Amino acid sequence: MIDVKLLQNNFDETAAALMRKKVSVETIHELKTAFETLKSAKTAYENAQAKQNELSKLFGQYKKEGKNTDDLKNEVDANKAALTDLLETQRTAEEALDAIIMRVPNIPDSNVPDGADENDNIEIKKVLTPPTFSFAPKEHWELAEQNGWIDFERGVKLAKSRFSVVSGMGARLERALINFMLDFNRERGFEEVSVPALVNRRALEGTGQLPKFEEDLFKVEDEELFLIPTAEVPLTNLYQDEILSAAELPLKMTGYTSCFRKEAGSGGRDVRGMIRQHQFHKVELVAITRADQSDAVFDQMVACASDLLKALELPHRLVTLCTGDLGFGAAKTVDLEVWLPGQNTYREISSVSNTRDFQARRAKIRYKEEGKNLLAHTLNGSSLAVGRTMIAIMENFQQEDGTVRIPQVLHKYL
RNA sequence: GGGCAGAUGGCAGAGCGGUUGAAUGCACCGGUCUUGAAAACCGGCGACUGUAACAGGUCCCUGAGUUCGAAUCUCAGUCUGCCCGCCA
Repeated sequence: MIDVKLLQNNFDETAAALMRKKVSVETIHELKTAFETLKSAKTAYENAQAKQNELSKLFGQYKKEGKNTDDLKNEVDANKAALTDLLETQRTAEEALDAIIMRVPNIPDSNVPDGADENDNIEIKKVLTPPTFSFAPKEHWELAEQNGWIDFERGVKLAKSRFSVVSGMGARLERALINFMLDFNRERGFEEVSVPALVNRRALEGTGQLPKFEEDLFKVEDEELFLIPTAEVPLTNLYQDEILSAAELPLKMTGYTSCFRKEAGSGGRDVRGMIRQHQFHKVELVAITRADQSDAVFDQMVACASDLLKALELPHRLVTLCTGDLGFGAAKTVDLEVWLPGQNTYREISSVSNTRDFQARRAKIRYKEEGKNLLAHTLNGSSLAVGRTMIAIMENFQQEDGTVRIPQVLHKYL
């Protein structure tokens, strides 16, 4: 969550930044008011508490000295009643503030371009040239079915729509990709970590999926556990509630998990094929850094994902997301979009974000530097989405007869 | 799933109604000593909030309660460990 004090100390600038992220003026004022209300409620309550503590001490002293405590007791009782009311007021104020602030997105970096949606994103650069074909390139679902790699119907039989089954060479390719990605990331200094696929509410609040996006998550019945929508959640929350030493930062991790998303609101988009599934595989990068390190680590993460695509000989481009396309917790995001000849377009295959201290404030991830406890910066990025990488390989490496060439770097994994 | 035990600072571990944010040890930081290090000795060392700085407030799993006063008593819940059962 954002630092509310910014609204108190630097209202105009903070409000303007939030409005770039489509936070309404009303919400901003509500937030400020709620914070001020809580502050004064707290002060009042704490003063009453101080008084109560004082009187209690005196009471003990009177008892010891054998003095009469009747008058004192009356005073204490009166103050106690006041205390109860004041506490109630404070709690109400606390809940009011919480309800607002937990749903307010992060403040975008000042150099993030303004924009309404993905059409206003700004291309940074293209890497590798899209291949040319002497025939009309097919879309991945055709190739997948023709080669017997993906069975869409039987995935539906087992679960429901947007689930699929991968088999044969497809399954081996999937496994090869995961291994290749993990090795590649590890060589770049990201330590491999294997984490739970189910997490509790606290973890999801820490990274920002809850409370606002509960309808996007699969929840386990009768348990306060959710299937993870990305490994970012467990990897980042690994350090929830901890105070790290400045010297051990940055912590750089990579992990492979299945990811589960309800895709509520995605309507009829990408229903065909494997672009948007309820369950998909992803290799993730997560970093926890000092405040002064996060920009450099961000660049490393973008470079890692881009170089990975390059190693796979996949043409792609890097795009800076505009304010309108930026996710809830991100201060800055660069997407990597891979070229899909069958669709004749670039499609997202990785998204690298710096959340600065937004998640750290929620998850209480801090580090100690020169005796002070400071909020860490957290970053996450895909390196890469496995299913979409398979799609990209199929479409870019397809031959006229529908067979698919396997990128050189994967040969030793197959 | 059944039974038993437990939850205190980075860790270990006292405290079981009174001024305790909490003994002690380890770890950690600074110093003395040393060519350097170790040892020894001296000093410091929880988090959050708040303040210009003090002060003040909160926190001994969570939530309710008893009391003038709770880490300490009561109740409920959560989690962890062990034993039994089941099982990859």
